[in-house]
Amino acid sequence: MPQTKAGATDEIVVQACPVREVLDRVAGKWSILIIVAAARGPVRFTELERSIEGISRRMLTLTLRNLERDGLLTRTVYATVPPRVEYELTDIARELHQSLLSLTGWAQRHRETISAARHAYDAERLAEGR
Amino acid sequence: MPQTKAGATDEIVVQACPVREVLDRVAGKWSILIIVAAARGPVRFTELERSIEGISRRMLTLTLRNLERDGLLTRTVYATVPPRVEYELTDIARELHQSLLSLTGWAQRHRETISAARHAYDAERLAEGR
DNA sequence: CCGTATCCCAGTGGATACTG
DNA sequence: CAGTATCCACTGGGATACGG
Repeated sequence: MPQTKAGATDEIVVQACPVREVLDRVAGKWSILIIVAAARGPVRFTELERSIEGISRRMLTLTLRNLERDGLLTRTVYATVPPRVEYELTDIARELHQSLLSLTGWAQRHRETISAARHAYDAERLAEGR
Repeated sequence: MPQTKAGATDEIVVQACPVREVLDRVAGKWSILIIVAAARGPVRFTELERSIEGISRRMLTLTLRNLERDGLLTRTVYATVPPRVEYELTDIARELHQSLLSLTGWAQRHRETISAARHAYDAERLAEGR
């Protein structure tokens, strides 16, 4: 088991700050992408693998398990041959997805501004020889 | 953004990209905490250091620089003795902070549910000897 | 007061090969 | 099809010490 993460952050920091709690749930490189990809309806493993560009088999599995563990995703196995597994968002995950929309809106509105700020900042440091 | 063959699966990825962008900006252990802490008004370095429990001097500096670089934070140095530096959210950071509220709301509403789901999941694996 | 500079380790995630 | 198992590289971030 390469990645068990039930560390001190779960209890100490999270209690003090609900913000931390969201972030822990949604952090990691792939969680949100999976939530978005599954927002339309039930998805199969391979579907996710294909639609989320760049994700490895390992990380897909790992992230799915964590989301399932947190009750954001349900996993349904159909005893067919070949096997078929479907993942579906739970109600609270759908709620989360709605909240996410506000964030993506922000990102889209300001992506240019942020990119510009970044370049300006870098250019300035460069000019100073830093 | 180059339009590739726009299949149904590609759309998912495309829509998810802005999400990635937000996440990259806001990822890391401390970014959001700083944004929240600075939401009330200008804050000094030491103020942040004290109010954000557990943050190291190094990470505070690092995170502040990144936020500044992305244009989410302004840094104002007052040439006094002893030196005084104030950090303040930019307008787009305040917008981000508003969007964050929707997320923290979600976290607070469902923290119990999620915690329960997590324990249930763990208990089940344990019972199966996994 | 406000940082920078090093050192270092745990954790994250990629690549690849194997299985029910 | 839907995963596990294994190995490995990279980096986020803590501890600590020093400088303007």
